Amino acid sequence: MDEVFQALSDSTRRQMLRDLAASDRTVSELAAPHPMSLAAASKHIRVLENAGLIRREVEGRTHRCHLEAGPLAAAHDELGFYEQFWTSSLNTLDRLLREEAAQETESSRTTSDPQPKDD
Amino acid sequence: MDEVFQALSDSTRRQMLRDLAASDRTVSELAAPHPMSLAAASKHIRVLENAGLIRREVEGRTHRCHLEAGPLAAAHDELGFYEQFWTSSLNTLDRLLREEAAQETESSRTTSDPQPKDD
DNA sequence: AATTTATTAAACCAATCGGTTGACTAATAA
DNA sequence: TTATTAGTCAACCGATTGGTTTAATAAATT
Repeated sequence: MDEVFQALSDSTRRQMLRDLAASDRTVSELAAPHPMSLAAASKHIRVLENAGLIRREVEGRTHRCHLEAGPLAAAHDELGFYEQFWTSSLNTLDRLLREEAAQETESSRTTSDPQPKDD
Repeated sequence: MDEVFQALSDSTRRQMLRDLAASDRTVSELAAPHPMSLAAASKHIRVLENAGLIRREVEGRTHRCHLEAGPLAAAHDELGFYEQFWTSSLNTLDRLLREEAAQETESSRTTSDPQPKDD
């Protein structure tokens, strides 16, 4: 997971993923839009590959790259955990407290007492 | 966005966000579970703050940290773009081609996307 | 007033990052 | 055969990262 988010933290690499979403691309094709050496782009692609975000098929002297969505799904899912915090800002506190109460498995930490807001 | 994914790329920081999802925490409370100096944890918290993922309220000598979900929503949304690639592997190519064709007009960005679920 | 507590600041370190250049390999084209 | 093309490798560079330790600051406690 570290590697996935790390790979996503560079806009060059995110652009490459976007391009791959449109269609498979060779290394040169992926590199073309970016103002850097081919070697630098090649390293970016390697980072994406090591994170499992792309797969590579060697065809003769060209390498055809293909988007691999699994890790993206995992990352998406991990962020989905926080969905409660951006859907309905006012509802959030209420929902959280209820879920926390329902999940009364480990409450050894100093959880602040839910104080009734009389607004 | 770079900063957000960069912040998310460290498991210590992801754990801190998880903790903050349960409740607001002070710097010491956030640092406690992690086998490192308080100064190191403090730097992690700074990274999260700079990425806009947490807000800090200074109360006397303690700093109370609060989860800020906006950037998480943005990241979630960005990854959501690739949802087509992990939902129904065989259907993907077909759907992509159709959506690409439909987007050729680019007239309205309505969120209505009724997909006939034939599983 | 003196001390403890919560936190940051500063200097340092080894490792990694994102980029460069130049040499190299292997497949294709002339 | 000889270039040309596609791509990687290796060495190097400056900046950043994630950690350390030792102060420093400011608030709370005694």
